[in-house]
Formats: sequence, C-alpha cells, structure tokens
Amino acid sequence: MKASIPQGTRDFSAAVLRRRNFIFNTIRSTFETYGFEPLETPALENTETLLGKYGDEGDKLIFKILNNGLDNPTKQASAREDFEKVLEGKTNKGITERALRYDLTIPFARYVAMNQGQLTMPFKRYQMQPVWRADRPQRGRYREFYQCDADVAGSSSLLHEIELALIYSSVFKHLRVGIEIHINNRKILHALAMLCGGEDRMTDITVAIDKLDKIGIEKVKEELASRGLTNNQISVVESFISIAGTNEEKLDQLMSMLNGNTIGEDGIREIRYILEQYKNNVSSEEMVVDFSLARGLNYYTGTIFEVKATGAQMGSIGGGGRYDDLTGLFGVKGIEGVGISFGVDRIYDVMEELNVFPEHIQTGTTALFFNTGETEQNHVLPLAQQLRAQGIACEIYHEAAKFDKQFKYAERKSIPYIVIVGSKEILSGTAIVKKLSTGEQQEVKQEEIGLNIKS
RNA sequence: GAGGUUGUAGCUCAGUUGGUUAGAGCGUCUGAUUGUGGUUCAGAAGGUCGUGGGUUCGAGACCCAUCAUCCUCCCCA
Repeated sequence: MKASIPQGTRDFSAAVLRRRNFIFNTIRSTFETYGFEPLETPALENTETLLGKYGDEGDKLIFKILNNGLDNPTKQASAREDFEKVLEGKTNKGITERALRYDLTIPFARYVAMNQGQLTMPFKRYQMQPVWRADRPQRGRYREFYQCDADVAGSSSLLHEIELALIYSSVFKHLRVGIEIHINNRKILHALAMLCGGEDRMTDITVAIDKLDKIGIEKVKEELASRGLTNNQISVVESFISIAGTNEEKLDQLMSMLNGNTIGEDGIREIRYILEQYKNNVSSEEMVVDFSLARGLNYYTGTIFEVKATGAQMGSIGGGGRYDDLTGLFGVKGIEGVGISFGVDRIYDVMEELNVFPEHIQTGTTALFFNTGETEQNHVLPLAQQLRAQGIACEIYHEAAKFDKQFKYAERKSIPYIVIVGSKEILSGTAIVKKLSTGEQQEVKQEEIGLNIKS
C-alpha cells in the first residue's frame, strides 16, 4: 500500500515543531503568568456532549466514531434499525456513542459541570490540545488543529475581559505579530435586534453583518432582505454598521442611536470600561471597536473578541467572549464564563508569511563527536556523557566514516560544533573542538570540552 | 455539502499540434581526497508520468472515472 495521512492532517518535522513549540511555550507561559491552571480533557467525548452545541452546521462537522461490535450477530437487528436513522441524518447512540472533540470550550463546560463542587471559584484554566473538524481543508483551515484556550468560570467581573485582552497583547508582542483586537458586545447586537423587528431577529442580523468586511455592505443588505427584514429595518442595520471614527466617536454615535435602550447602553458601558483599562496598561492602540463583529457561536452574551493579524492575509487567529450560562446545558445553573482562544496553526502560517520566527529556536544538537573507530568511540562515549551532564546536547557519529561525511551530517543538522578525539588525542588526553561557522579550532583538555562550547 | 486547480526522479519543475530510448536544477551515492567540511571536477544511481479504463498504428499529452492536492463558497481557528 501507499503511505498516506488523512486529508487535512499533517506530520510536523523537527524544524516546524521547534517553531510551533516556540508559539506554544509563549502562550503557555503567558497563561501561567496570569494565574491560569492547565487542564487536559480526552480527545473523545460522548457524542451527546457535543451535539447541538455548535448549531446545525457544527453538528455536521463533528467527527463521529463508529461503535465497536456492530457486527455482533445478536445485535444485528437493532444495529440495522439504528443505521436507518443515520441515513436519515439522525445520529444516534446505537451507531456512534463517541465523537472527536470539536473545540475546547464545551469540554471545559462539561468539566466544570462535573467538578463544580471541587473547583476553587472563579476557576481559571488553560488548555492547549488538538481539535478536529470534518471541514474541507484549505488555506488556514485544517481538519486537525490546535487551540489554546484560557477561560474563567464563575465570575462576572470585567477584570477578566481586561486581563484576557492583555494576554492577547502580550503573547503577540512576544511573537512579533502585529494585531488588532476587534471588540463588540452581544448586548449591543441585542439592542440592535430590538430596534429592528424584535429579539428573535438577532441571529438573522448577526449572521449577515458578521460578513461585512468580507462581502461588503450591499451584499449584507441583500442577505438581510432575503432573511425577511423590511427596508426600514435594513436601513437601521445599515446606519448601525456604518458608524465610523475613533473608538470613542463610534461609541458616542451609537449611544445617541440607541434611544435609551438600557441593554445596549450596558454593552457600551462595558466596552468603554474595558477600553479604558486596557489603554492604561498597554501603550499601543490595537483595540478596535467593531459593531459588525458578531461571531457565529450563539452562546456568547456579553463581550466578544476577535484577533486579526495586521499585514497578513488570514482570517481570525483568535477569538473569544463572555457567556452567561456556561454549564446550563449540563444541568448546572448560574455559572458564567469568559474566555479566549488562540489558533496556533493560523498563527504559525502568519508568522511564516511575515518571517518573524527568531533564528535561535532552531538549535538542536550543539556538538557532534566524530567517530574514527571502535576504540575511539568507546573512549568518546564517557566524554559525551560528561557534556550531557553539563546540559550540552551532543551526539556521536554512528560509525567510523570519512570526515567529509561526518562534516556534512553536522552541517545538515545545523550542529554548531564538532569534536574530534582520535587515537592521537586519546594519547595526549586532548580533544579538538571546531566551530563550524568560523572554521576556528583549538586543542583542549578532554575535561574542558564543555568550557569551549557555547550553546 | 457545491464549484474550480494541479498531479512527471527524494525536492522544485520543463516536456511543442499525440511520434523513436521522458529531461534539467538541487539533493543522494562513488571517486579525485584513508584525520578537517562548505568550493571545484569526473562519474553513477534514481521514473508503475497519481490510479484504473478508453480513443489511436502510437498517449506523459486527448476522453471518462477515481484518488490525492491546493484554492473558493458555506462555516470557522
């Protein structure tokens, strides 16, 4: 058979992995700095835990896992019956009890619901694991990709929104990626829906205006019309998303447009507070008020964030927001949540495009011991152990070969130093240490090899 | 789920209106050079032309199917 991997998945080579780990490490240490604790959940969840949480479109994209033992003769009749339902588009337990994780938020909610008695509230956790979506792969879209989430459960304080935004700022500053944090508030969108036709129009409106930057105002209006909004209502939406200016100007204009709608005014107050505190702690102007930002996930109820890289052609590289009822779907009421997510795979692609990965993260082995024969190899092994004990990564060439070959091996693996201990050096108790980039070499005592290598 | 792109050596790609034995660069291996690389020179290996079928005297090229890939839409990170 021909070797292959599933569509939309990737193998990661050493060079790629080192860069990916650079991103992971940056995010992890920032999360830790803000007091978030690690959590891992299984790749598999019960299908019913996931179904219905991401909308109809989401349900279709969940990878379901076929149950084992369907070929058991005693269960054949019920298996056939259950499979008939699958053909009608109704997934069921008899065929697929388990499914692959689709995001990290729902498993987090499930975990909080299961352990609420034991958790210190507010519970702040971070999670960096792969998720799977049966989407069609394309640029910036994979079937297996990593999310890095930080969420807070059990607190309605806006302090968390501010700190989460500061986390975004700090991480991307570290990664040398310029960003804009788009911010909006579901309460504002709620108010907009009330101003044109009622709260039940909210989804119709948000789905359409969320596409504004992609398809333009005219297409948005068309979509609104096709979703049954009147011309009057459409013009209200239009004036709403046409609001322009600085963040403050936008908020002022919106305030007068709201006509005293208290829900909407709440939303404005929240954004103002977050903006103000954010600015007090970060010098740059990367927060952008964006009333067309809606985000597909309908469980958001307050602040919503979306992060875009400036100067790179890519959709959002992170997003998040507040949801009043995190665990209600799992039977635990009254726990609110707020969180953000980093899309590592897209961040990687952006950093690659912008060429901002630091050079120094590519170092693996620091020194290569040349192999000139079995006797010498046996002599060199303890010297390598001595370097490793000093924290210097080194390896011994696997066989006695021509120097040419051993040099080329070192070059291809970007190993900066080579060490030669041959028969002559064994007699004199010395070693030749050569720095490949400059060609300089010196003969040193065997106990002092480590002193002459800077990793 | 809908539409399109591409598929030739390990990698990047040529290959004319269908015509003899499918090429190049890079990489690999051998030698010049048995303890000092990067340069140079000489040579070699490496191909079910994605897969299956069809048209034709003749297919890498044309037709059909299929798989993979990348991209667009829907949706999303």
